[in-house]
Amino acid sequence: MADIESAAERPVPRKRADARRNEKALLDAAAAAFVASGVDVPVRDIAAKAGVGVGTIYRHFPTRADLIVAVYRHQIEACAEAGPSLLAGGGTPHAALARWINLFVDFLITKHGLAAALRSDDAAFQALHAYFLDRLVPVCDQLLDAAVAAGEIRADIDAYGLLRGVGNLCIGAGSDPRYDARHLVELLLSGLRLR
Amino acid sequence: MADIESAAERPVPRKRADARRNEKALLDAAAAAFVASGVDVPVRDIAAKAGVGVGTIYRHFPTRADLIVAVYRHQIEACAEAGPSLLAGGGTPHAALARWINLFVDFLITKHGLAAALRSDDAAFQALHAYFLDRLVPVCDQLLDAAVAAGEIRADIDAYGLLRGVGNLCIGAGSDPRYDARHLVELLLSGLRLR
DNA sequence: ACAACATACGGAACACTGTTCCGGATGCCT
DNA sequence: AGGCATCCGGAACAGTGTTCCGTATGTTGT
Repeated sequence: MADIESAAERPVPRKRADARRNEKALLDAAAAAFVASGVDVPVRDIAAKAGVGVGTIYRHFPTRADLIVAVYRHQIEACAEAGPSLLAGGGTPHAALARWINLFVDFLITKHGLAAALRSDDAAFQALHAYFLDRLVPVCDQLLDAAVAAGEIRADIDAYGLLRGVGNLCIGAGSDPRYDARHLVELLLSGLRLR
Repeated sequence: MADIESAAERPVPRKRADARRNEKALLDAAAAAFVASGVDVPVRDIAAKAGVGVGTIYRHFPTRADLIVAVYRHQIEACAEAGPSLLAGGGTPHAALARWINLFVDFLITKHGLAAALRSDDAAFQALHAYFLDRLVPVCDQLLDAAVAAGEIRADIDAYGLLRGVGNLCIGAGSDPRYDARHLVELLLSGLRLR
């Protein structure tokens, strides 16, 4: 059979086989390393685990943020897509918001150091920052709008601020048994309610 | 006149004059450097600004936390002491708590990177962590107890968690105009109220 | 004032990590 | 197989924290 992708549209002639292989090896190695040592694991460790040189990492993922995004893209997408579903499903908008935020918290607290990286002002994390915001702020905004329209919550909070706040509350969760990020997020959401 | 400190009690024969001079120079230089470049400013910069070698920093302040604590000790003490005063002054316990937390937030958001350092799990910051907690948790606890006793707030929050949460919310404040840490802290406190 | 000792200083040296760069190897197309 | 574009590996460089020890300085006793 002829090649799937019809002609006339391929200025990008598909990468070399070894390049694709290495990219996959790096993604797998990075995913494992992130779990084992957090998203701040040294570049050399990832390279070693993937069996490639450090140059290869930088070629495929110019910044650490690119690598992190590549590793977690699926989960972030899933989270973003869950927003509208929750809103459409039964329950009040505030309940949907709470459930959605909870998904976000679940995601963050299981990713060692990710919340801190999100907050970092290091230039290498700009892309990470941007991706999360681009993808999640509109979803959060939609949920907030619905809850405000339903008269359930105060109108003086924006999606950006809320997400940053929740992200911040998740920093360090998982490395301190005495710190309950989820509880604090609940408190924050509760503070949003009109009374 | 005889020496001020009476005999019989001085196992510590007072440091050398140059040592005292350097310690002060270091404190001044560090304070200035923290303001200019945050608490993560390179050790060498502080040493240069103080006109000493890096070895001298480590001799006087073995960890960065020691230096940070030394620089901010007065302000932290002032914050701790303000707790009982606020409680004794007029107003409800919840109002006192809110005002006190606000002092804490004021302190943190004006110290570039301090909130993040507080949250860091780097061993070098253990002492910082410990000092803040030792000094402020009891005060916060007292305020929380009073507010709970007055029936103003939920009882399911502990001082440690609240302080960590507030500290976390302050991370990055001051380096992002779109992020309003104070507002989020207000929301959190509002979520604490019984309704 | 001077000597002798304890203390403190300076900065070179090392360790660790991120990042760049290029000679050489490898896959791909003809 | 030949030839070229692409990609790889890892040495090399840069920035930062930390240690260490020969040297300088202050202090004390005479």
